[in-house]
Amino acid sequence: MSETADRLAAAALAILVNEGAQAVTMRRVAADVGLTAMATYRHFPNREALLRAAVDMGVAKATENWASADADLGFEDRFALALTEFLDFALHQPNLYAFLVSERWPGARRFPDDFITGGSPAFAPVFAAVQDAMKDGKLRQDDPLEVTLALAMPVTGLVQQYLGGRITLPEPEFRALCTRTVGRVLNGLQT
Amino acid sequence: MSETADRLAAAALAILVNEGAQAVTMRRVAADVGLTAMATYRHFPNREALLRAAVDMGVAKATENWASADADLGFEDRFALALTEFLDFALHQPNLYAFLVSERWPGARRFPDDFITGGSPAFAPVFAAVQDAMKDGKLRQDDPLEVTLALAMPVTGLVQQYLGGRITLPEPEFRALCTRTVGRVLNGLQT
DNA sequence: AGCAGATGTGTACAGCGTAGACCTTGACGT
DNA sequence: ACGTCAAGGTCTACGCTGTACACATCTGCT
Repeated sequence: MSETADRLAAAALAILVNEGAQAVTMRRVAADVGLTAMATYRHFPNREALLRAAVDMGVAKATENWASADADLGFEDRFALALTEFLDFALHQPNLYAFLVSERWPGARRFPDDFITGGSPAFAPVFAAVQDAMKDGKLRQDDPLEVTLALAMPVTGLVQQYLGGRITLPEPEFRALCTRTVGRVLNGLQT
Repeated sequence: MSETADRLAAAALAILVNEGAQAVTMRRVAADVGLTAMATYRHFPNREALLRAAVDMGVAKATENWASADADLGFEDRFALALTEFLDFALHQPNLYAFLVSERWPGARRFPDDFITGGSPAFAPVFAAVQDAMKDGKLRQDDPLEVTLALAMPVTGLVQQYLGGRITLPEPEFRALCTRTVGRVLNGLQT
C-alpha cells in the first residue's frame, strides 16, 4: 500500500464519515489529494475497492484500543464496556457504521465460522466474556456463540432503527434504552 | 393517485423487488410502462417519491393479511406466527426489506409515539400479544413497548446480518436460529 | 368552436464511473 | 552516457444517470 494510496483512502474515509458513501466520488477524492480522478485508478481498481480500503482504515482506527482493559471486571461490566464502545462507534460515525453494515462484500466476517476464530472486534470481547461467565456459572450453560448473538443482536437492531430515524430519542436516552434491553435479555440468560 | 401513477409505481416495485433499488432508473421504469422518462415526472416529483410509492405499494401488498387470525392462540404461538410472517417478508423480498429499513424518510414509523398508536404492521401484533401476555401474568410486568422491542430487535438484528451475508446458514437453519434467539429472550421475560 | 389543463415527447445538461491513449520521471543494466 | 522500462500521472471521451425546459397532443368544459 503506497503512500499515495493511503492518502486517497484517508480522503475517501473523511468524506464517507462526514457526508456518507454517496458523497464519495472518484473526482472528489482525487481532487482532495491533488490528483486527477484517473490517477486514483493507478492505486485502486475501482470505486468499490477504494471505499473498502477507506472503511478498513476507519474501522482499524476506531477499534484499535477496544477490548484492551476488560481483563478482570465482572461480566456485567465487561458487557457494559463493550456496549459503550460499540455505541460510541456506531453513533459517532453513523455513516461509516451504516456503510459497514449494509455492504455485502466477500471477506466480511461470517457467522458462525469466522466468529469462532475471533474475527470481529465488536463480537470477540463479548464472546470471550460470555464464555468466561459460563465457566463461572454466572450464565446458564448454552451455546456460547448463540448466546453472544442473543446479546449483540438486540443492540445492532436498535442501532439500525435509531440510525434509520425510527427512534426519536436523544442519544443518552437511546443509550439507556440499549442498556435496559440488554438487561432484559440477560435476565433470561443468568443462572 | 392516477392509473398511470399506479402502473409506474408497480413497475418500479417489480424492479426493486427483483434487482434492488439501484436498478430502478427513471428511464427503465418509464419504458416498462411504455412511457418516456420525463412522463414519470408528471406523476412523481422525483425518483425518491417514485421509490417511496413503490415501497408503500409493496409493503401494503405484503402485509395486507397480517395479524388476522391471532385472536386466541397462546402467546408463544402468537409470537411464532408474527416471527414467521416477518421472516417470510424479509427473506423472500430482501431487496424491498433492505431498502425499507435503510431509508430515512419523514413519515416513517417512529418509536415510541407512532408505535403506541399502532402504526407498524410488523410491530403492532407483537405489541398486542405482549400486552395480553402481561395481563395474563405470562410475562413479567414491565414497559410493554420496551418489552416488545426486546423481542423484535434481536430478529431485525439477525435479519440485518443475514441479508448482509454475514450469516452463512441455509434459510431453514437461520429461521431456527431466530426462533431459538427469541426463546432465549423470552426465558428472561416470562414469569 | 375554442380554450385550458393534464399528460405526453424531445432535447439538453451536468455529474457519475471508468476505458484508453498519452506524457513524465526516476532507476537500472550495459 | 544511453536506451529501456515501469510507476504514476494527465487528458479526452463514452455511456449512463436524474432531471430542467420547451413543445406537442389529447380531453373535457363552456
